[in-house]
Amino acid sequence: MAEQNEELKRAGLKITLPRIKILSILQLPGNQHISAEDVYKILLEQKEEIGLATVYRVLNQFDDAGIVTRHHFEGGKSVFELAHKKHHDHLVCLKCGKVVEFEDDVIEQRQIDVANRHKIKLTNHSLYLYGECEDTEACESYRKSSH
Amino acid sequence: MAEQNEELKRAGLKITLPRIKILSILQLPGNQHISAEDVYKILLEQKEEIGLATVYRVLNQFDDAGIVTRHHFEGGKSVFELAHKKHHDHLVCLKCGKVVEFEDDVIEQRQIDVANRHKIKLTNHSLYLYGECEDTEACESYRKSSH
DNA sequence: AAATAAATCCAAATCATTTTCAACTAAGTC
DNA sequence: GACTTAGTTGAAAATGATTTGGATTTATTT
Repeated sequence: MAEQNEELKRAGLKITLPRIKILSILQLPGNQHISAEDVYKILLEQKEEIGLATVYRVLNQFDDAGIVTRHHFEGGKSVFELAHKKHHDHLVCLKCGKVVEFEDDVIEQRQIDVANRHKIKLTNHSLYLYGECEDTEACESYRKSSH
Repeated sequence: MAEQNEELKRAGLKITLPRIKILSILQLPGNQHISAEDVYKILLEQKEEIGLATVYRVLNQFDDAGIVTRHHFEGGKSVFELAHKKHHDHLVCLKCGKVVEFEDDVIEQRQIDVANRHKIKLTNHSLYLYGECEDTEACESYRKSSH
């Protein structure tokens, strides 16, 4: 229960209800890759009195503090994800919204090589693969469950 | 001169002044990776009477027609680029805004493998590397020239 | 518990982009 | 070359995501 408080403290942020609530939501297994809007909806369902502006503010602070990572998937809105220990990239199904994480050391290394070749010090990178599930059933059921 | 007209005709678009002008701007060597706003600014400098909405509309039509490709670089706004013959990815300097194009067959192949492994049919993908020029001088001078 | 610095709320502001709609124009047809 | 019509434009308003301002509340420090 107090694990959220630890994390907030480490980030130098005051321990407030909105932040604890939002962090808890991010930590739920189904909520990887969640938008600010969706976090807000969940809070409303939980009958929390909180403004959308606060959700955005807190998510930005979490991003600055390294607690979450912000992604710009296709489709306009940003998606937030708890900062993982290990870097990974994303595969997104455009039909059902499923997000698969993957890592590929070869790709990582080639990226570094490319940057070096162009004398640019890499600060970060984004790799998103977009496609459509071939397994239509799984795709459908995923869509129904999480979205 | 009539090359733009050909391109528009091929896309099934009427040949209008705004479209010809915008296409010409996109074809200038310095204007790879240009935002709608910047296209608009150039048009204003050329004393063209054109609305920003038209610029956006035309760029979208060009995107639909495959004449340009839309990119979502970090920083909010979309950037448009003449559709090239060959697929490539981008390396962006966050200090000066320089954009370097590169292609890497190994990365391409690994992406396909990842998608296959997850039974997802790839429709498209985006790979952006962000960093900072190590060559500060070049970086500065680039910033001054194009931005 | 008081003092202070930070965080929240809500509304208004902003930013990129899209839409609406009346006025205009390119492009085929007579 | 005028006629028709569907496609196009410009200006303003609408949109959607996100940010900001300012008055109020709250967590931490003393």
